[in-house]
Amino acid sequence: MNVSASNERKSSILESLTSLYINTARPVSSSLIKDEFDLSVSSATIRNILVELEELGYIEQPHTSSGRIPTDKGYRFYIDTLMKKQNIRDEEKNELKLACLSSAHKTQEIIDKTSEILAEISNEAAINFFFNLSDSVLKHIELINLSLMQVLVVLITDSGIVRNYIVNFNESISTGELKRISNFLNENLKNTPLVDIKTKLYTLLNEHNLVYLQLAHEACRIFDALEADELFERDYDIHQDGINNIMNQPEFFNLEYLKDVLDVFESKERLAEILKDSFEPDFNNAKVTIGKENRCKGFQNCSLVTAGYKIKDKTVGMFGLLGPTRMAYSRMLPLVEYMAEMMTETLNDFSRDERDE
Amino acid sequence: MNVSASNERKSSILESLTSLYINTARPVSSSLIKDEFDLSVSSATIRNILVELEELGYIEQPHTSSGRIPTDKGYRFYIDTLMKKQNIRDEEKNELKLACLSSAHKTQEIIDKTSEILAEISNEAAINFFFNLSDSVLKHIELINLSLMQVLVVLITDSGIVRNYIVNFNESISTGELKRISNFLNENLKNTPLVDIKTKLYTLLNEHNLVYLQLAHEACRIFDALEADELFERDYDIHQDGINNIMNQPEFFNLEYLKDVLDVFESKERLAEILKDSFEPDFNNAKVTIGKENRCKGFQNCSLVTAGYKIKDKTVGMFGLLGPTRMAYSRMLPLVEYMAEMMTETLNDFSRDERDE
DNA sequence: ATTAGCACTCTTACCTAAAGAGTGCTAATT
DNA sequence: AATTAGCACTCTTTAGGTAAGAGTGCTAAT
Repeated sequence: MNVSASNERKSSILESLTSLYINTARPVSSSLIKDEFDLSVSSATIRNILVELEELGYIEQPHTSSGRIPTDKGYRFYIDTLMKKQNIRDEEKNELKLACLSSAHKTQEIIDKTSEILAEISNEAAINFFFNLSDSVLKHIELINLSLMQVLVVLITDSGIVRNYIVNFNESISTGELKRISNFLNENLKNTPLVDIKTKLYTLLNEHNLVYLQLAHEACRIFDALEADELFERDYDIHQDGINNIMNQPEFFNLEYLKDVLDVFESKERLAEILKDSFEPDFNNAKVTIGKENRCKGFQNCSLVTAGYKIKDKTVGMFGLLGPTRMAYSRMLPLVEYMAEMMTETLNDFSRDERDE
Repeated sequence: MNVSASNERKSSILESLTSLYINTARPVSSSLIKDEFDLSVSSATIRNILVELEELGYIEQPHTSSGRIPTDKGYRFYIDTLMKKQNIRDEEKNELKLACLSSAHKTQEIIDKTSEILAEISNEAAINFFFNLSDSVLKHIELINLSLMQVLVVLITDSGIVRNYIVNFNESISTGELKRISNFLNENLKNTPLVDIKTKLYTLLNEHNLVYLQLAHEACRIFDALEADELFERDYDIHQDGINNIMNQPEFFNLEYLKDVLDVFESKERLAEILKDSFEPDFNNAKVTIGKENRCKGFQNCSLVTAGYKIKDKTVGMFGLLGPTRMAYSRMLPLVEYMAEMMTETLNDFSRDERDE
């Protein structure tokens, strides 16, 4: 048999072994491969091939005389080259879509709902990480007097995010004054990216006449207060669900692993860190980070499947699915991709609503 | 020796045993009690007393010829009668207080922060459950046009809660119209409990002249939409932190227990259920629910320490601390009580600000 | 190049024995 | 009558040792 044919068979056996291991969670023996896929070769032949695959670093034995499991490199090759993506069932698609639609335009809620439903359907831990806040564009700002020296600032952005900030002042502000500031801000800052607001305000300060000057000054006071209050510090929303799912996976019967993962899931900051690691500006297909490819040391036995969603072609958030490296990639990748697609659709429908206005 | 003296000694030994078990997490032997507390009696005498305590149901042996551990009944007696509450260290008090102050007037944030810091200091799992929303009083309502058929409703209550709801309409509403509705609502509904708003609106419908009639109709449309949207469905905020803390406790090395607890902690609904169970209208001191006293079957080896906080003498939320039944009650109770006290203070300061306005 | 056959390795489960902790009981002591 | 020393007994824990089972790697035959 020539080399190319031999390579083909090697691949086929690696694929079989990987999918068997994913399904059974136990090291795969040569005879199991023979039994499950009628390869018209003996187990001894398969064993010879397994030795080659092991030498190439795609598989390994937990101990001599046990079956074999894929290495990170093996999974990588399986995902990139061998695996066929499964189709998602229509009813599952509907559920995922519904999670977006039912809470469309309520950003905080959509983030919770989508990660919840994704966790349920995938049976892994799911994360939704929406990080566009500072990139998004101001649509409307509303100032509401709470008390003499307190103002509630409601920011509405083009992506439908609504945020409240309470700003405390040292001097009192009258309702009329507030009204004028708010009109001024809406007139001048509409469609300005949040990050640019301060700069634009200072430009306005230099450009306009005295009345405006005073207004802009007061407006600056508000945005200064927002910053001082560290309110732009965390400019993302993140939600996670389904750790209880991965607890049932045999790899997490080891309490140490479980503890490591739970530690990360308890902290929104660390979760955000990790998701950021797999960010890519152009994020069309799902991306997988396998085992030791993860920088985070608690995730060395886990894989993270991520897919980004966009507003007007700009990635503004990501879904993540975390499970053991032995994960049903052929199902998880399309799942996350579809979820991200739906999220993109929903968000862009909202943006379109804006423009129609 | 007479009966009363003997009872005193029994109590003293139960106390010693309980606190030893809380500290060491291992069944307590007669000789350990003798060694740790110089009782000027022999271990044999202590053993005789232990038998009596066992017959009374306060302690039990995991197996014959092991040391003894308190039963739920034993813990109950320890907490209600024997235990002396520890003083909280000043620096800890400061930390707890700071968590309230630093995010005062930002209800969602204060709930997150306080449960976080409480978990850290207690080294158990902490919960903050704020359930007053439907009881609280409308302070201000703001309507903001998002698009032709969408309105953002911002509700501000006397307890400083800010909530956003997006309401979708079938017909379009002009900005002017919206302004009028919002003025009408603020004039007529200020200081109305949220639960009574609908009734009050309908009363207004019958009372006023034609102009008002139309306005009230439109206002009703908004609140109808809010209800249809199931937005009053969950009228509480709840936040949990520190499950990783209890993972380090030896009783949770058993994965089954851990799983049961995690399952509950994953669901805000179930957490709320459980906290509700220990609600009391007049909630001054911390309350403990021990082991099987918990209705929730996953918590049969856990204790829940709760304390309520108030606005104007009405309980509006609770702190909870969850850990193994073998919990440092003498420290945890004062901790939760102090945290609740601080929360009460902070919330009432805010209410006072209102009235000054 | 493939395969049957088999010796070898490693894991797992199960058993046994020994050590250790702690009790309950009895009989002696205060 | 209460206390206690002493000791047999029970149960857990640890270690070691053996047998069964799974799966491999190698060799020699096809």
